[in-house]
Amino acid sequence: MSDLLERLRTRGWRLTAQRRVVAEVLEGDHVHLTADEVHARAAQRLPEISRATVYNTLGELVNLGEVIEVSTDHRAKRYDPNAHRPHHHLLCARCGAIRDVHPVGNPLADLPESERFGFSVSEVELTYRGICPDCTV
Amino acid sequence: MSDLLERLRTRGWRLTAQRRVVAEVLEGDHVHLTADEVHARAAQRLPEISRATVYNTLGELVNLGEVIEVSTDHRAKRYDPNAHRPHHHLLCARCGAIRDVHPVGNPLADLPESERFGFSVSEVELTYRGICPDCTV
DNA sequence: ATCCTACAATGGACGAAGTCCAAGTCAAGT
DNA sequence: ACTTGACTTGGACTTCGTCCATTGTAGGAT
Ligand SMILES: [Mn+2]
Ligand SMILES: [Mn+2]
Ligand SMILES: [Zn+2]
Ligand SMILES: [Zn+2]
Repeated sequence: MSDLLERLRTRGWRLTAQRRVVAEVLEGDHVHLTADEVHARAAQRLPEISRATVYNTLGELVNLGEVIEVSTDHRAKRYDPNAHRPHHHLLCARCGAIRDVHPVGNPLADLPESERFGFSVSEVELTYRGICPDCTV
Repeated sequence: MSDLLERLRTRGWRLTAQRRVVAEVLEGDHVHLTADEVHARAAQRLPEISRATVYNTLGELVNLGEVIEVSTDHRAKRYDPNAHRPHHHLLCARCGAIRDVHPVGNPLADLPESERFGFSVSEVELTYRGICPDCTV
């Protein structure tokens, strides 16, 4: 059993076949699948798994901090299992390809108190956009 | 007539009542409306304006660089007429409130060549998340 | 090993955001 | 005033996501 599933079980997760395959599909680096892509891959291993369950499971994983939701403004949200090492994203404006990147510096420190307007700021999301090598003519 | 409409007319835009009211609705600072909000406000002045026209007009304004699309991951995209001064956004995770912010520093310079993976990077979007004063108990 | 039940899965209806199109309308150049 | 190509319209359609009543089952209790 993967570390992930082990961790979840100790948090009271009931270990179902559906949750298992969703977790399996999300294994690896640079994985940024949409919910429907997760569903398609999960369904290869467990054909009767429903979309609702995939959405439920992804939502729980996000709440538990095991998966990050990335909104790429290509239409659907993407689900990123690389939740443990903070990083940002570089994405191709043409084909939607997405890469993890680790910029130097701390954008949170770059937001002066005078620009916080009384918000308690806790998170920062940094998205670089460009054209990937494959899309460059 | 506003500067915006003047500029658009010289670019070959046909000046219709619909486009006029959409442009009017977008006037001002810190405006970050969804397409349906734009439609609702436009319809107060011009009741028969259609959703399709609002979407068309907003899309054209974005292509012309007069309006910026902001994806807030609350569901709908927001349309931002403040396209001429570069800025980023601070948003409330609870109520969706959104503010323009001007962090110091240049995030583009913070992405080393080794982290660009052959992309030609042209744009960077920085989103701060937190809880706004109104949502703090 | 079997039972029990609270939790989880299912599928289909529903909703929100956005796109598309054929038909009708009109801005603006002549 | 005419003409015409650009613009608008409303509604059908798609995609992404949520909701819910019903059915199934993981895992603790016996
Ligand atoms: Mn990632
Ligand atoms: Mn703005
Ligand atoms: Zn690409
Ligand atoms: Zn708020």
